[in-house]
Amino acid sequence: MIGIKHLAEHLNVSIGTVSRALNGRPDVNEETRQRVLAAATELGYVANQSGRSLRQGTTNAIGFMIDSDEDSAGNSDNFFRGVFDGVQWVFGRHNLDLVVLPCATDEDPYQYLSRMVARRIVDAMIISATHRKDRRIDLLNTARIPFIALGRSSTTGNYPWIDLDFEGIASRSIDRLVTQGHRRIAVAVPSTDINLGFMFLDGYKAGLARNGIAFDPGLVIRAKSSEQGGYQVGHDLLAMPERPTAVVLIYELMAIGLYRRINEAGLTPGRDLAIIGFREAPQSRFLSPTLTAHRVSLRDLGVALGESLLASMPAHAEAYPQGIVRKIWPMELIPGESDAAVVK
Amino acid sequence: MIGIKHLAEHLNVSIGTVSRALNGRPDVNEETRQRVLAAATELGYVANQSGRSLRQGTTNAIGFMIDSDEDSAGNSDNFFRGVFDGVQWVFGRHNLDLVVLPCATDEDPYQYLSRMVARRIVDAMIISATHRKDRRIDLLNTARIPFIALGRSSTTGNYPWIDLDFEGIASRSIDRLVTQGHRRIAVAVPSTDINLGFMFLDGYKAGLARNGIAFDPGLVIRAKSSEQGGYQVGHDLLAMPERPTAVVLIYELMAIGLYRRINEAGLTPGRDLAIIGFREAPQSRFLSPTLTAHRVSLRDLGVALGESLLASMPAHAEAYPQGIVRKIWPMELIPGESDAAVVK
DNA sequence: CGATGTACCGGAAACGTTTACGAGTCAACC
DNA sequence: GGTTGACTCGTAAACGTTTCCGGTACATCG
Repeated sequence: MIGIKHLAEHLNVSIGTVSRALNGRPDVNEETRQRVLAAATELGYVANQSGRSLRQGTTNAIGFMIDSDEDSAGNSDNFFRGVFDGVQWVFGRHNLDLVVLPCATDEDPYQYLSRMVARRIVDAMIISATHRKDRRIDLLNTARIPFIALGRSSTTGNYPWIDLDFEGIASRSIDRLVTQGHRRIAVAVPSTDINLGFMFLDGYKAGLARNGIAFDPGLVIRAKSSEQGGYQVGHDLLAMPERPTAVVLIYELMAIGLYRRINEAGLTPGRDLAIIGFREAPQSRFLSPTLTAHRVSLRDLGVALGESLLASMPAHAEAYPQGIVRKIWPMELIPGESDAAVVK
Repeated sequence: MIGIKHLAEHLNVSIGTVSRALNGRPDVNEETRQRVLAAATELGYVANQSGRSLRQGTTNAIGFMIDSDEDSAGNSDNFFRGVFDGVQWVFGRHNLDLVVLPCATDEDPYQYLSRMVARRIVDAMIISATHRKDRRIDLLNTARIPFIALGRSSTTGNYPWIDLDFEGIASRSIDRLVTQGHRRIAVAVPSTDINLGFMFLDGYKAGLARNGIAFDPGLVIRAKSSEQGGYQVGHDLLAMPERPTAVVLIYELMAIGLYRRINEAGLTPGRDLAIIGFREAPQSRFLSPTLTAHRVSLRDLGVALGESLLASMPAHAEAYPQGIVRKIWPMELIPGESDAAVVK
């Protein structure tokens, strides 16, 4: 492997000069800089990351921790795929690399993160699937690792986050359903302490209150954020003495299982039960009925995440003078056929 | 941040001794080793990865490159999530960390990989979504980076790979459909040069030949591996002069779009058209009709990938004396309702 | 008692890079 | 012509770790 030393003796200059030339330092003759650059590409020189990291205490890599938690919003891979894309677009122009750190199912997320942080393998972190109380935030704060959370938590402390508008979506879904004539509306939320469940439930309650409907705890269905969970939701709905006419789902893929269960009961989703999903996924408009859900540009979300993270990194903050970002990301309702029903 | 130096002066021993104690070298007194270990955990010492990497030329990290290619087998849903889990299980007991490297949509996979390799950020690589001709294999071979491919390619060269049994599944699907009375069977494959498409098509042809059915190029439908692509498949099927009675899909989520299109035509999937999907995904048994598809333990696949990779790494090969692995991973057919139809 | 061996440990070099410092050259200026 | 400053560049230290080499202490053996 070719290092800076080979480059230096190949050009008959010192390694210091080579380094300065490559790093765009001003105190190097423009002509020699060109010679160095030419030789570097010719010989295929790429700086050894370990040496550089050791010297300047920075790795030029940024970690994105993803959970194996079934209840995290974008459990499906292509949620994060879109977000990564936006993040990488930002990082690309700062010579930063994105490395994704998936926490294994059999490992505690906190333990995993502290291992990764201690190894100093990344300069900063993006964490997702935040919990109601998330010790990872304290960990990163005390370790003084710049980070941003995709998702809020109730942990007090000054930390940057961007979160989808779970609250707003739940409450506006209620508005919409009430307009369509529904009064008895159920909601499906996770049973774990993942924070988005609380946000969604809060929004649900706010929506009910705004429309003068009393909150009924019996209409809150705890289920896994999966197709299986959706099936379970259908089961619970059908078993209710006074069946709700509508349900709001916290995770779009639940609709598949829910549709199935409703169909099995001889009923038709969208007609006998109005359904609003959370995020518009690729399959939303190919289900029957098509799913009413909310659109979000994952790439834009990723861009915002990346830029907001850089804003809190000393080395890049000057380019992004936006301070500590705390932002609720808006989503746009895309009407489908699943909630077109008006009760009797 | 606490380094080995602090540890040494805190214990009044040399840094060499501390290092030897921590790394389990034999030439250190057992009592001092215990003292060192105790102090290390007490002070929360974790070796700086950059320093270690620089010295011994190894990063203890292994990269898993994933494409943003829509046609790669498990593009959406949690295909990779399961595989990661198995890989991490193997790596965990060798103090290796898995880092996932997602190639952005706007970057060429080859360029991306060479950047990652040159930065020496990982010791070995797992690549996926192999193409018919995949230059990445040559790149890794000449760079002498240990690697394994999840997926084959036609590139000659001695390299380890594990691939799902695309060929076998396609051909056995034909067997099954023929047994059910079908003779006119279509197939959906990607239009890109991703290798699994070729394998699947080969299997399709082999299955037809084995059952004495002439291959009709008009029954090969090129479509994106997505719900949208599945809808397109349905469209193409319905437009055919002599409509096939069955179709084999290379990607399970296509079923959702296909179902929709068939329903729109007033027909019923599973009755008017037999459908066999590729992999059994979480939603397979919640679709209506449930999807006949093939089961694979993603975790086991990940374990095999991890172990086979270690087998080709000099530092770990002795523990996994299995040589260069080339393995077609078997999958088991799980009958659903989507192919129960027997023609008129 | 000298020689040999063993167990343990300290010293120092090395990995590849960045960067502070100083030194050299040369033109401009008083 | 000496002084000053700007422009380049070489030298060397430093980052944190591993590991080779040698050295001490002590026991064993002939």
